Amino acid sequence: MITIDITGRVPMYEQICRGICGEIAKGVLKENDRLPAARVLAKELGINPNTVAKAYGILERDGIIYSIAGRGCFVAKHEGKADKRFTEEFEEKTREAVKAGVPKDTLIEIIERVCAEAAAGNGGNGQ
Amino acid sequence: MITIDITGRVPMYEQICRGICGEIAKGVLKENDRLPAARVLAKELGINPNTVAKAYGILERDGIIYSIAGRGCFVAKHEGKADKRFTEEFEEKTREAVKAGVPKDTLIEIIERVCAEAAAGNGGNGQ
Amino acid sequence: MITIDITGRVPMYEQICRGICGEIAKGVLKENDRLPAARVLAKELGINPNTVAKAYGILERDGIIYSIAGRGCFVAKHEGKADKRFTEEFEEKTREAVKAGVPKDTLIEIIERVCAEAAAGNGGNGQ
Amino acid sequence: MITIDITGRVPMYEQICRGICGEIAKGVLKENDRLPAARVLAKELGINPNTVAKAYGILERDGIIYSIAGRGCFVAKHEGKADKRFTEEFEEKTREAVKAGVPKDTLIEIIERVCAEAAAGNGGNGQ
DNA sequence: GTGGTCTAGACCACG
DNA sequence: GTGGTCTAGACCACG
Repeated sequence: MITIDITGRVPMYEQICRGICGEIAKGVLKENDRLPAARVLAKELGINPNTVAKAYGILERDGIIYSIAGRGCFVAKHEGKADKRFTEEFEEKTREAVKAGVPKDTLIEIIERVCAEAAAGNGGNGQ
Repeated sequence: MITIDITGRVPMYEQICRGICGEIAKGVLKENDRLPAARVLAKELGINPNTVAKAYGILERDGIIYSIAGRGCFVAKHEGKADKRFTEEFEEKTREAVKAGVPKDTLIEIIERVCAEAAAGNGGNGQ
Repeated sequence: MITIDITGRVPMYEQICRGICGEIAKGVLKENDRLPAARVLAKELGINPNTVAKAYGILERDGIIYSIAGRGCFVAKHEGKADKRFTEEFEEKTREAVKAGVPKDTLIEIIERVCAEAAAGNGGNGQ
Repeated sequence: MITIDITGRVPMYEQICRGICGEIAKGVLKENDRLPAARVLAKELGINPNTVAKAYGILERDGIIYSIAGRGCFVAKHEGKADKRFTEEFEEKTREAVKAGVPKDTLIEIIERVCAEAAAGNGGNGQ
C-alpha cells in the first residue's frame, strides 16, 4: 500500500502518484483495476481528499489511469508509463553522479547492494 | 565551471552546491583551495549574491568547505562528503526504482548508456 | 451500430445521442423508423436503461425523434438537425483554431487526411 | 487578452490554458515572455487565484510554460505544443463529422466561412 | 512578491 | 457514491 512521508520535500500528491505507479509497475494493480475512491484513500492516509484528487488528476493526464464519471478511477493500459516515472529520475541522478566523477563501479556496487537488501526483504537499513 | 539552469525545479543554491561538490569530487578543487568570493561568483552567474552565500552556508554546515572571516571560503579536508552528495541521491533513486519493481538489468543498462554518452561527449570522465 | 467508449470524457448519454444522429445523418435510420426500446439498447450496450432514456429525452427535446406513449421512439422528419449536431461542434472548433492563429491550410490538410483515412478504413463514406 | 465564459461546460482553468496557448500560437506571447502573476490575472478575471494556478500548473506539465521560483511563469520554447491544443480537438471533431457522414465539401465550406468572418474582423456572428 | 502545496468545504454532472 | 471544479484562506520555499 501507499505510505506518506510528510518529513521530506516530495509533495504528498507526488508520493501518491509514485505509490500507485509502483503498484502498477510491480503488477499488483493491473489494467482496468479500480483504484480506491479518492475520499476513501484520503481518509486512510489521513489527508485531504483534494490532495488525492490532485494525484489522480495528474495520473490521468499522464495516461496512467482513466476515470469514469460516477464510477471511479481505473488502471489504463500499461505501456511502461508507470515505470518511466522511476527510470527517468534514476537516469537523471545517474547522469549527475557520472558528471560529478563518481566511478561507474561505485554506481554498480550501490545497485547490487540495494537489490540484495530488497531481495533479503528489509527496507534498506544497511543489512 | 558551474552552470545554472534557471528553468528547472532545482533551486539555484542547490545547483551551486552540486557544482562545487562536483569540482571537489573530480579533484579540480583540492583541499584548502580558495573558492571564488560569493559576490564574484554571483556576478559571473548573473544571480543574487545572497543565493551564493546560502549555498556556501550549506556547504560549510555540511563540512565540505570552511570559511575564515574576512578571508573567504576554502575547501575542507576531503573525506568523501562531496561524493556522498551524489551517491546518496543516486542510492535513494535506486531504492525507489527497485521497490517499484524495475529490474536490476534495466538499471545497469541505464548506467552503461549514460557512461557511454559521457565518455563520448566530453573529455572522457565516464569511468 | 452505436459503440460506447467508457474511457473518455464524453458522457455516455451524449455518445448515444451522437450515435443515433450519425445513423440518421447517414440515412441508415429514416423518418418514422422505430428506435430500439431503451431497455433493449441498454442491455446491448451493457449500460443502465436510465442513461439511454436520458439520451432519448434529449433527442426528443431537440426535435430529432418523437415518442408515442406505449409505442416507443421514432425518427422525426429529417430537417438537418441530426447533421447540425456535428457541423455546429465542428464549426465551433474551427472558430477556436482560427482565432488561435492556426492557418487555414493546416485545417484543410487535417480534413483531407481524415477523409482519406475514413475512405481507406471503411466502406468508403469519406466523401 | 483572455476572456472567461462561465456559461459553457468548459472549465475556467481550461479556458485560461486555451487563451494563453492562443496568444503563443499567434505570436503575441513569445519565448521567455513573462505571464501575468497568477494573483494578478485572477483579480483581472474576477476569479480565485487557485484556478489560475491550476491552469499554469497544467501548462507547465505540458511543457508550454516554465516557472521560476519567486520570479513567475514564462513562455517555454515554442515547439508547436500550443497549436496542438487546437488542432487535436479540431481533428477529433472532423473525425466525428466525417464518421457521421457529413460531406467533405460541407466541412470545407465551414472553414472558408469562418476564415472569411475572421478576416473581416468580427467574432463570428454569421456576417 | 512569486509560485507551490495543502486544508476545508461547497456544489455539480454522471450514472 | 463518484470524480471534477471552484472558492477561501493558510503557510512555505525561493530569491
